[in-house]
Amino acid sequence: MNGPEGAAPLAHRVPDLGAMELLLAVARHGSLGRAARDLGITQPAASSRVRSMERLLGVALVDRSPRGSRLTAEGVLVTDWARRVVEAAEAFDAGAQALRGRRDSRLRVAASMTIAEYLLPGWLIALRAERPGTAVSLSAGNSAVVAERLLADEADLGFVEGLGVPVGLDSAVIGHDRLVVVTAPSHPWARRSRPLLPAELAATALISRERGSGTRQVLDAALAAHGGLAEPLIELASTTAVKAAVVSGAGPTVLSELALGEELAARRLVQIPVEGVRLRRDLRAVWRQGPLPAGPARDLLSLTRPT
Amino acid sequence: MNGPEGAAPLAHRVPDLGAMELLLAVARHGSLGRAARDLGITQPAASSRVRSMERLLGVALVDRSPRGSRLTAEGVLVTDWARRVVEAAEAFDAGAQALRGRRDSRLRVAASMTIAEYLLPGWLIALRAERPGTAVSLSAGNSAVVAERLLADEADLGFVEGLGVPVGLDSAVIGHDRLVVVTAPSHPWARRSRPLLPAELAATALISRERGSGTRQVLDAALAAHGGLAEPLIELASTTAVKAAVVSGAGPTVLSELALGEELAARRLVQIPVEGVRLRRDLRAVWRQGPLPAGPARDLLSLTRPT
DNA sequence: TGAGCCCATAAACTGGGCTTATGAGCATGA
DNA sequence: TCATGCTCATAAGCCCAGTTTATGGGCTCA
Repeated sequence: MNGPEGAAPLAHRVPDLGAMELLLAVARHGSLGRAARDLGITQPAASSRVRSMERLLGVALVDRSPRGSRLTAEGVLVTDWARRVVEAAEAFDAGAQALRGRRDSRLRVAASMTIAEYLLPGWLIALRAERPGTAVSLSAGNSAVVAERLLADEADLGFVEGLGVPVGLDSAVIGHDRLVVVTAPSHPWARRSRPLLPAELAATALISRERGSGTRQVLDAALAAHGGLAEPLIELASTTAVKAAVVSGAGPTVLSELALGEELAARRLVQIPVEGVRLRRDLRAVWRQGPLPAGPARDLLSLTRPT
Repeated sequence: MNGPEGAAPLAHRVPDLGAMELLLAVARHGSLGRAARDLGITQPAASSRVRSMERLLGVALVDRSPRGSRLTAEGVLVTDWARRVVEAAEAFDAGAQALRGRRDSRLRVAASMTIAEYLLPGWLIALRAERPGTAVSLSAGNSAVVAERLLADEADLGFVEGLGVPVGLDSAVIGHDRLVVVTAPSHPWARRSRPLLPAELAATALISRERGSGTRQVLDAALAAHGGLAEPLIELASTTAVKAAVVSGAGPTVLSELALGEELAARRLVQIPVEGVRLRRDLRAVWRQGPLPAGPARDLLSLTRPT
């Protein structure tokens, strides 16, 4: 899953988040002391922390001079990698804050798991930048749960992916989500020179989410005209488990491209082109039937509009 | 840049990497005790750490029972967010290890900054999974530096993005990189209904990297037929600085899509379609003229091949 | 030449996270 | 019914990483 790591836990081989934040601050300010002030610690603390980071990594990160500190060439690279960790942590933070949010939050959001996992944290960061002080609460569930919460006035705005709009709700398409066929790089399909035909896909036993998942519904519908979906090879409960099985070579699957960023980039999985099927679903914002939402819900909605 | 945060540093609002790793292990194993063993700590340590994570986040993450522990609904979501942080940290680790690598490493890689920053860590993780024990050393620089290191036999394999292949080297295209026009969401271009014309782009003053960057070369060449690139609005030294300026609304820029993942997803930046120009550049692996590399270099090369 | 930046070092404090030791709850099977 | 074996929680004590305060040295500029 996370790969059989090299003995020592990751946390012992990598600087902690505070150190990475500090490194970014040093890059921004060009000075250890100012970076320290920015983070609310003293200059010696920053100095020692950067030093221990350099010791841990075995690389000089910062060129110190009496006129300030600049990153070394290696430091620039390390800082860029650190920035990605910190950004992921910011998304975590934004999500976690919304999860903690209570019923009296100014904006109560209900979202499908996929959207809550991959898209919502980014939107919340953007919302915080534009409208700081908007308290957001988040609950996640499938389309039915989202609809229920909206209709019961337990949520102001919802997000769902899937085929239809639940009754009693109005909606706006805010984006699209392609489903893609993926296999391990060692799978025969990875070496095909021609796109997969829908009938071939339909006839193949896939590693699959359990019946009822949104992904599976869309796939079923798209392949109905091509003989219907074959019985799954295995059914697994979570997207993560599906990915792990595919990576280990157990077989092909179909997943949202949102769930595949990392795996495709690192070529742990490869995407198999398919011809003649629209494996695409709408991502929708939904709200109680009536006028477009106002206030904080409107703010968030306008952030998520494609253009 | 990182946004003016809400007072307390991120590191105090977010569990540390060790805690996130632990949470992933609990999700994998379904038991605090087994997760603890997996990470080489004792069960009480794991128990207390999960508890303090729940206290910090204000959310119950784990359902404890005498038969094991399962994630709560909120725990699943938090774990997914944590997984992304841990993955970014793994990429950091892979990159940092390569940076520390000495001259006697079995595989010496030289790469352009863009590739070293965004793609190489993922490849290194994949390489470690397939060929554990391959010691990799990394040095980063522009195309000229990469070529120089290869020709001086200080590197076994190089990666460059750009227009031509330096003399004395053989190469293989391993992927592509689209350059995209982006602005802040508030920019007038973000509300255009029709694609931008090349001549319009050429006539507009952009926020730009300094002369000599690969991105700028490609852009120059692509727009030569449309009147040539206008004088930049500002020239900045790093991609990060360019992005920050664009986000703050200073003007449009053209950047590699590799550098834009996070910003586009969170709609801090929006992509402006352009018609009739191929803003695309090859990503190439390069090596000293002669036969395809063998050994570890071959292993890495085959990982990076598109298919 | 002194003021004002920069950074490094030293010593002392603190607390979070660890371990060891123990106990309680629930299943399973003799 | 009672022992075994898994689960997790609690308590007490240790240790070290990261902190602060206090100090000093280097460079630049007025």
